[in-house]
Order: sequence, then structure tokens, then C-alpha cells
Amino acid sequence: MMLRLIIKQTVMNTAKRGRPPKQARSFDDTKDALLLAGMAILTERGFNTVGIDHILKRVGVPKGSFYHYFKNKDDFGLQVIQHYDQYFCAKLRRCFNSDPEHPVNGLKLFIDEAVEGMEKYRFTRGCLIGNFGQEMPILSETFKHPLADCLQHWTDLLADNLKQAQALGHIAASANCDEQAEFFWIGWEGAILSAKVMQSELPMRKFAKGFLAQLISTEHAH
Amino acid sequence: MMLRLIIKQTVMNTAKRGRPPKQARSFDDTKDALLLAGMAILTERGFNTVGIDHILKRVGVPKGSFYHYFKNKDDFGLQVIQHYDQYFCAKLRRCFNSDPEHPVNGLKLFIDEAVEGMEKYRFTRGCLIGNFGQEMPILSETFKHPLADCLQHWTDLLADNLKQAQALGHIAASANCDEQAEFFWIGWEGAILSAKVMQSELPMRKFAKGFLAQLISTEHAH
DNA sequence: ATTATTATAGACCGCTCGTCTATAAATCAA
DNA sequence: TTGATTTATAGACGAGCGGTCTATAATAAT
Repeated sequence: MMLRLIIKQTVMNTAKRGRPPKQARSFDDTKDALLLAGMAILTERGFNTVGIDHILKRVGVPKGSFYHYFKNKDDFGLQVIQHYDQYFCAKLRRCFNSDPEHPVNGLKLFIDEAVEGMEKYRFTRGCLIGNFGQEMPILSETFKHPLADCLQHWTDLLADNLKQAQALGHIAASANCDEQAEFFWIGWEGAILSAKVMQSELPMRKFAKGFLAQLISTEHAH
Repeated sequence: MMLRLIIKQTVMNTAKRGRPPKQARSFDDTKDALLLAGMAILTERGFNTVGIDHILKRVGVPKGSFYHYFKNKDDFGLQVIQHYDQYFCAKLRRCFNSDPEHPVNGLKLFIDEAVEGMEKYRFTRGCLIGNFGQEMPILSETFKHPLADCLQHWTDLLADNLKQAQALGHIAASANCDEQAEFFWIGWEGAILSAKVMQSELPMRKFAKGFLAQLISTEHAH
């Protein structure tokens, strides 16, 4: 039976329980493939405007698979948000730790990468949380906390980074790092949105420039 | 026949050409009523997620009327944007001219009114342009310029206001008012979005505070 | 009067949505 | 080995969408 199992598995797939797909697939974790595609598609097109069929067609699985892994569309959306939060926090940690001697460079790296990403997808992919946020009024209540949590996670990570910069004397001792971090993410969401409207990196660059200028400035209005 | 005309008209309506509505309406300009409802509904729910039927039901007119006044849904959306731009620019002019001796107070008034408006609708109504902007990737190309134009109009109005404040010595002579105005609207879009996510006025207040702090600050980095 | 214009009324079609039921293979229990 | 269970894919289904269409009813023009 060991032999039989080996024969059954394709190059990419290991034999699995359940009804096998009609045609071989390029992945072996259907749920993960759906979440990955969901992140990309929902980041580009939002939640309510995207049909499940759209995601299914991209991944190449039938509808039944979707409803096997997810209770409903909301459940899927929530799990996509969770995946995105993990992905994004990991990205932030990597950027913020990239230059421990100059923590502010970590933020600059993040900004540069964000600009690169926006250009790569020609300003069609913004921020998943921003998309969901814009749709808040028509989303189920269950989305409220997960979305707010994401912003809080990012704020915490950035505040930490700024405090490190402050300890090194790179930003004014009088600066309130928590407030600065909140200010950054509030504005950054607008920068992504504006970049989509203008189809240009300029809003991102302009916001970053303004934020960094007042951050580095040693004098602050009381 | 003069008498007959007077008899025919209801309290609110004047006699008009064309087939009369089955039941009397509370408005006499159907197109305007559709645009007004469109502004409110699209500001709350976005463009692609809202069906024409939704707007028709709110206004109480049949589909035939919609397609009499608008070529298609895109045409409607574009005209709603145009209306919103006029409404919003008028609001800005009123606020910015409210205290000519202290132009910065005009911006503060705008911010206060925006917070009031967000609270009034319990953070369900944000910015129409922000909503459309978030949907850019799935909108027809025809939306691109009108949306960007709105942001430009607002930037021009704010830049003017800031220049007046600068002339009065209320903000630093070294400040670049055009850049400051751009910075404000970029970030403000994010503040509205964040307020929707958090269902709180705090993001708007925090962004406003940060923006005004660096604006008023007399010292600017190099 | 007759025709043209304006505007409302709502049926209809093709398409897509989210849900649901059926099917097929692997595994487990006896 | 065989039947029940679990896992996963397959696709049918009804509801609702946007947009078009024809029909209708009033005024205005000739």
C-alpha cells in the first residue's frame, strides 16, 4: 500500500483524503492558496465588490472547496485579514530591524518598499485594511475589532521603533513616540488612498517627507 | 386652461411635461433628487457595491426615470462626484472665510464640522472621493481625472487659506503653503478612513492636532 | 387635431452572487 | 474485507444585479 500511495501522488501533490481534483494543481494546500489569492485580490478590489467566483477562478478550484474551508464569505474575509496582519507585521519587523544603529532608516526602508510595491502593481493594490475600512458601513460587526487591531499592531511596532531612535538621540526627547506612530499610520492610509486616486507615488513621498521633517525637527510647538 | 393647470399641480409640484408620477413626490426635480440621494448613499456605501435600485427605492422613482436622466451608472457616478465637489468647495470657502483675521481658525472650523458630521452619522459616512478612490482599480478610466481634480480643488483652496495666514504672520514665512495643503488632504483622507475603522473621532482629532502643531511651529527642519 | 417631446412605469434578459446538495476518494473500525 | 466516517471536490440552484427595452401618459408645438 506504500507503493500504491506513491503511484497516486503527482509531482506537486501528495495523496490526500477527500475527492481528488479533476485536474492536477500547482499547490497542495487549497485553503492556503485561497487565502493567498484572497489577500491579493481583496487588496486590489475590496471585499464586497469581489465575488467568491473571482477568487475560485484565479485559484482554479470549485465552489464546494471554498465552503469546505470557510463557513461563509465573512469567515473568509476575517481569515484573510488575519493572514494580512501577520504578513504585514513581519514586514514591519524586518524593515524596522534592518538598521539598528539608525532606526529611522527602518521606517524609510518601509516607505521605499511600499512605494515600490505600489508601482509594481501600477497603483491598483493599496492597503487591505484601508479597503475593508472604507467598506466598514456595509460590513458585518465582526470585522470591527480585527481591523482596529491591525492598526494597533502597526502603531505599537512603529512606536517601538521611534522610541529606539529617541534613545539614540535621533529624534527629539520631547517627541511623543506613541502619538507620532498613530499620526503616521492615520496619514499613511491617506497616502496610499491618494496614490491610488492620482495613480502616482507622489502622495506617498509627500506625506513621508512631511512626516519625517516634523519628526526630525528638534523644536516642537508645546 | 390656466385654471386647469393650477388644479393639476400639487402643493409641492408645479405641472410639468411628461408622464406624471403615480403618487405625488416631495420634490420637483427628479434628477436633482437622484443626485442628492446618490451623494448620501455613495458616501456611505461606495459606488460598485450600490445598485441603481437602491437609489431608486430611496428616492421613490422607477428605473425608467433614472435612465431618462442618466446615460448609465458611470454617467450618474460622475455627476454625483461633480455635485459633491461643488458642495464641498462651497463648504471649504465658507469655513476658510469665517474668520478673515485668523485664517487658521477657518481650517479648525472645517475640522470641527467634519468631526460633527462623522458623529452625526455614527462614522458611516466618510468622504465620497475617498470611497471612489478606494475603488479606483475597478472603476472605468473616466473617473480618474474628475477624482484627482477634486483633491486639487481642495488643495488650492486650503493653500490660499494658508497663504493668508502666512501673510498675517500666523505661520512661518519659511513654510511651503502648497506643500502643507497637499500634506493636509493626503493625511485627512487617512483620518476619515481611520475614523471609520475605529468608529471614533480620535483619528481625526489626532491628525488635526499633529498637522496644526507642525504648521504653527516656527522652526522647520533645514 | 395631429405630432413631437418629456417623463414615468415596470417587464425582461443575461450575468453573477452566496448557499446548498451530491459525489468521490481516503481512512478507520469491526 | 467491508461498511461507515471523514475529507474534499463538483456543480446545481434561486435570488438579485445592472442595463435595456417597450409601453404609457402628460404637456408643448405645429
